[in-house]
Amino acid sequence: MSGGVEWALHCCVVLTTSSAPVPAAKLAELHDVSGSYLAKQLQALARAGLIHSVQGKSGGYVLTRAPQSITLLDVVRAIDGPGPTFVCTEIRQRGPFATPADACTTPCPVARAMWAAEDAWRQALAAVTIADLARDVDATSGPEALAGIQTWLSSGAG
Amino acid sequence: MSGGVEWALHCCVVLTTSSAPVPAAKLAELHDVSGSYLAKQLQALARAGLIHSVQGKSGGYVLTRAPQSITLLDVVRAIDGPGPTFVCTEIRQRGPFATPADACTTPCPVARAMWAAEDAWRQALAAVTIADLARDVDATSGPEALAGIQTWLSSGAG
DNA sequence: CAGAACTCGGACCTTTCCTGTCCGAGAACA
DNA sequence: TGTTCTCGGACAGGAAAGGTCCGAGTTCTG
Repeated sequence: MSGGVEWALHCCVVLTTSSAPVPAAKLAELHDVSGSYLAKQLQALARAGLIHSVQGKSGGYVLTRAPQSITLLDVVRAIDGPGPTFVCTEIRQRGPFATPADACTTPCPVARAMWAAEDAWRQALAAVTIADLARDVDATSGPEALAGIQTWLSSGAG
Repeated sequence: MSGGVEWALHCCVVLTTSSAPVPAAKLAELHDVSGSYLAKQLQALARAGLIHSVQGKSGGYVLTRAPQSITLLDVVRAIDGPGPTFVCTEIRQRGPFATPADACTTPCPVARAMWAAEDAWRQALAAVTIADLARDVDATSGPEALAGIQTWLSSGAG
């Protein structure tokens, strides 16, 4: 899994606190990461329709939907792509004992098992929303953590 | 996920049919894949203790345990490594609003959610064994498929 | 209304990991 | 004892992730 998923998730949690556009540079400074590279992840989120970009002098990124309607699966799919993690190359159709293509109406049993596990993973990701994460952060680090970030974002400091 | 997992799983299913050592070259010919590269995957399985290597003229690889006691999780961990797919870099401890290390007694909420999903994935993988896969292959492609491979392996053809 | 400053967006390089290959060490068989 | 076959780790090539840069476009300001 690409490490950009972690950055994207944290950014989504931070964007929860602001209704005004937040520039990518500010998100990078807040997390102390490369701004140029974080921009790439944010662009992926924008292409997926999870955040909306506002250009111009006081532009930035805003969440397009309510935090409780954005799941972790949405973010992971936006960054790592929608394709399955396990890809079946149809090994059974190769070699001296190849299964004829006519008999391959159902997926390969190996792929079926791997995809079933992936479905369990996706289902767990789809059950958690960005709002849940923000609530957990409040419970773990205290409400003053996100509140402080909120004022820092709106005050224009940096 | 590395593509070698697919090869390793198919090899484990094939090894189910033979109690005698099977050379890597024969497994490669059976699946029509690069023998040199398949050897690397088999070495990983051997290091993990899932298969046992027999050197010498009539050597090869044999399953060390009964097929019903080898889970898909064992194979995936052997090939892709035991580490978690999602790695937490502790972003919360960086930047101007860094959470002090003293307050980080519990894992980051983001990592907690991602790891919970991974646990669901691992649990699904641990619930399926190589024996289950072999049974599914029999049900899908017919019992003659694995039986034919078995005789081909023992006959020394190729 | 014109200029300037700030923003995103995509094109470009570097590094790491996966894919693929090779030859040597060691054991069993003749 | 010699040969043949096997595994095992060391050695290149290529794709993808990680990281950086500058230009197009928009907004604010004078």
